Amino acid sequence: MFTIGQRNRLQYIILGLLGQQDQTGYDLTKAFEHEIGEFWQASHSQIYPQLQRLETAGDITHQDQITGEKLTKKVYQLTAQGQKKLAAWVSEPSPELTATKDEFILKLYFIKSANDPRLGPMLREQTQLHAEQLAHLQERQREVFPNQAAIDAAFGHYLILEHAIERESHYVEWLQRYQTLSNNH
Amino acid sequence: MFTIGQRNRLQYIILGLLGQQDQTGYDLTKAFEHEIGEFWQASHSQIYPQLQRLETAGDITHQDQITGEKLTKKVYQLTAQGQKKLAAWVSEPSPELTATKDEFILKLYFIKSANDPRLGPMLREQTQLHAEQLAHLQERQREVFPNQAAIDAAFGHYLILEHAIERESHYVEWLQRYQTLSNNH
DNA sequence: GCGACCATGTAACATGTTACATGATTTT
DNA sequence: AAAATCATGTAACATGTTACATGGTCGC
Repeated sequence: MFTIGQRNRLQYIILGLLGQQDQTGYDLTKAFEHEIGEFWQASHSQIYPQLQRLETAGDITHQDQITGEKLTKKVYQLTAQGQKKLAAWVSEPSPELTATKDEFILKLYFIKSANDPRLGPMLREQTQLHAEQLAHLQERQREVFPNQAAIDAAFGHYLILEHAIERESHYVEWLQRYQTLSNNH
Repeated sequence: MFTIGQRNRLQYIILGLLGQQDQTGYDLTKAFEHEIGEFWQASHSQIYPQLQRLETAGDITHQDQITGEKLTKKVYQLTAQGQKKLAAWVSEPSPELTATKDEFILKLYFIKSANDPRLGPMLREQTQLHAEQLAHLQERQREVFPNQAAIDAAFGHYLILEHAIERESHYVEWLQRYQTLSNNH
C-alpha cells in the first residue's frame, strides 16, 4: 500500500532547483537547508555525486566560474533534455502514499492504557516540538509571502507552506486534546 | 532541524510487537503489512536478520515449534533485558521532527503559477488517493475499535489512528479547496 | 592573521527495497 | 494435483547519514 520506491527523487529536485536558476552544488546544499528544508533534505555528500551523474546523463552542464584568485566554482544549468525530464516528472502521476515515519507515533502505539504515566510527559514534549515547528513555518510564510505578488510568483510553494502550517496546527490541537491525561509526572 | 538519524527503530518495533505476544518472523512480517502498516513498514528481508541480531544481543530468545511433519518455526519472545530495552526506548524523548517525503508536495513546489494547466489534474489525482486512504483508515477504526473496551485495551493505537484519520481528512479538505482551479483538462 | 563561510569532493556505514532461493503446509 | 499461503533465509542494489579530507575567500 505504501511504496517508497527507489525512484531517485533527488535528481528531480535538483533539476527543479536548477530550473529556477543556475547555481552551484554549494548553492543547492544551502537551498536544501533553508529554502525547501521543510519538505525535503539532502546533504552535500549526496548532491555532488548526483550532479556528476546528471551531467554524465546529459541533463545538466556546467561552466567554471572563478572567484577571487583561483577558487573555481561549477555553475550548473539545465540542458533542453533536463528541462524535458523535469517537466515529464512533474506531469507524471504520483499514485503512492507517503510513509510518515514518526517515532513518537510509533511509541504511542505501544502505550496500552490511558493511565500510563508516560503518556502525559510524552504528549507535552511533542506539543512543545510541534508548536515550535508551527511558529517556524508561520514565520517562513510571512517572510516568503509578504504580499499577493509573491504568492502569484510561487503559487505551489505557497500551497505547500499553507498545507504544512495547517498540518502542524492540527497536530498541536490533537496533542492538546489529550494533554490533560496523566498530569502527574 | 530534521534529523532522521540512523537509530535502528526497527529493533524497537519488533521488541514492541513481541511484547504484545510471542510470535515468528513470519507473523511479524504480516503485522507490518496489516496491523501497523499505516505507521511503519518493513519487509521480511529486514526482519529476519534483525531478529538474529536481537537474539545475539540477548534481547530475545526463541523456541522451535514443529508444524505438521517437519516445518520448524522459530517463535520469538522477549527476555527481561529486551523488556527493559523496550521500556527505555518508549520513555526516551523523541525530540526530532519527522521528514515527510511526499512526492506530490515536492512537485507542487515547482508549479509556479495558479494557472498552470497541470495543477487541476494533480489536485484531483491526490484527492482521489487521499480520500481512499481516509476511507481505509475509517474502516480500520470501525474494525479495530468497535467499542469502548477495545479503546481502553489499546489506547495508544486508538490515538494514532484518530490522528491519522484527522490528518487525511484535513489533507483532502485542503486539496478540495483548490480543486476548482484549472478545471480544464 | 584568524575565524567564519565558501566550495568540492570521497569513504564508511546504516538503512531500506527488490530479487533470488528454497521448501513445507493447507486449501481448493 | 495445483495454487495459495506459511516459513526462513541471502544477495544485490539504492538511498541516506556521518565522518573524513582539502583548500580558497572574505570580513574584521
